[in-house]
Amino acid sequence: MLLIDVVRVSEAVARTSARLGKIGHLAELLSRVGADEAEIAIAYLSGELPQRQIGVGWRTLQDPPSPKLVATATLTDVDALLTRIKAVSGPGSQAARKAMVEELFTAVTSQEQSFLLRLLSGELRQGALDGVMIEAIAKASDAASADVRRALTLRGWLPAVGAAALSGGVEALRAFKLEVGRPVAPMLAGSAPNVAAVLEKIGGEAALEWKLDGVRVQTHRSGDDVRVFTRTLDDITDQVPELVEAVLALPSTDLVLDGEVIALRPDGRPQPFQVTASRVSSKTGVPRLREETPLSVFFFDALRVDGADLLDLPYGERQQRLATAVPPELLTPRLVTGDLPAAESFFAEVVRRGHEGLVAKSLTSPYAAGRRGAGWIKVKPRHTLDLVVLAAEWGHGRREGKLSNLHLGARDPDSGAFVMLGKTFKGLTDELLAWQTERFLEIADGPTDGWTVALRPELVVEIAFDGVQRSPRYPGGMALRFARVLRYRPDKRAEDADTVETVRSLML
DNA sequence: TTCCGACAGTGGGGTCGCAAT
DNA sequence: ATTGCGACCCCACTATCGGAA
Repeated sequence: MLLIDVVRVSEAVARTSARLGKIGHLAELLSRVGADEAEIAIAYLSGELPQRQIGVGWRTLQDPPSPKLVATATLTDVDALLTRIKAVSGPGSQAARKAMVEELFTAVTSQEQSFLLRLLSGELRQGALDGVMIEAIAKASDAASADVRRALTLRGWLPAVGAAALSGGVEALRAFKLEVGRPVAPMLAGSAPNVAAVLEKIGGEAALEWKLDGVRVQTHRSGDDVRVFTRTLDDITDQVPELVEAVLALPSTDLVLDGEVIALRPDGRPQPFQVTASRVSSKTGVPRLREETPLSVFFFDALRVDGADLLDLPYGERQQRLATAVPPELLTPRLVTGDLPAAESFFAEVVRRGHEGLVAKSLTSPYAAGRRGAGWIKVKPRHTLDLVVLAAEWGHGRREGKLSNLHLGARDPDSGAFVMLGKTFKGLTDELLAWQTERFLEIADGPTDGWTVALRPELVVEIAFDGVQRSPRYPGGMALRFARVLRYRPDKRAEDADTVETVRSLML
């Protein structure tokens, strides 16, 4: 199949706003792609590469060369070249990769260049990713989307699932099994604003688990072989020897467990997330690092114990199996209750201990990937500050022509100046975007670099955030984590905004 | 007819590894 | 030694579609 065929379908999908229309376009193409190119087509049309990452980003993609006039490149051609690009390493590799990217772009038309540019930079923006592609695969292979979804949970990679469905139908989908050593797509949690809303969503009794601010780990053991995977299914086994040893010490030799690793201080309180993340992502000097910053692991789910697959069991039963396989000190602390006061005091307790919050889980839900909000719901405490808007950046895509990303500052009472603490674009409605664009242009102050518009520091905005972290980037040495806009405060002047001292007191 | 779950899009800060400077 | 880039860890929120109620 030619690349241009895929490009044309992608453009049709982008032009179609109705989801069923997008699915129709995608399914039509899937029904005519050859078995040898199905994985490539599915990957491209859900915005990813079969090679996953190839070491090419926005910088390497600047200044594309002159295009061809006639489209002749096949999917196989493009895929082979991307595989070669990924394989490059060592000195001179950046130049070599850039040259090969030019080779690729020289071999395609401008229409194809535009598609590849967006695909390689991870911004396809055609309004269809995995969720829509799942439906398209189901339609093209005459299977139920639930079967596709379940196969994706077990296999972890949609193009492989789709290719199997297109050639083997429902039977091929049902043949996917949990395989020890190959990661499954992790189950994710939705969120709720408070404990009462969480209990209401779950409806009745729920298991409340501590939400630890660490790194998600899926751990597989087969005999003496242990593999550890992250949320995006990357293998980090070599970076977490403590976890490997802990799992090897368990009596069961056939396990798949879900949990969290976190660096704790000697007193048991959690280290800042930055410390855990740094430890987990460091590949060199691990023996020394584990002396300085040991990792603890807490498991909260069991997908397989002693040869039995547990994904379809209700959460409550999986918990019982987990408790037989893992000693209590490796289990995530939890409370099962339907009582609001009890749940709220449990929440207060976990926050007092310095942890992130709670995850509430339905006792009856099976383990299912990618369905945020169904069986698992998280809740965290919320902080707010009144900050001053110092500047704003022009938005992209559907925010084109709107001032979107806000630069936020706190007041320094000594100098009267404002200290930048980070940016946010979250929480804005279309109405608010339109309003603030107009308002910002009225108070624009001084030159802009074409991207950022500096503002007179007059507008006060109420910002919610999860915490204050140390920052090497901002002048105050601190930044807000997960800042989002709640509302503007027209009743407040810049002199009424919160101060850097207030922010600093929250960093502990 | 209204409500709500699922999805895609729009980006945030921090850190590491590697290559280039 | 420092800087730039790519990748990935954590993530919140809104708009929209379309099926459920």
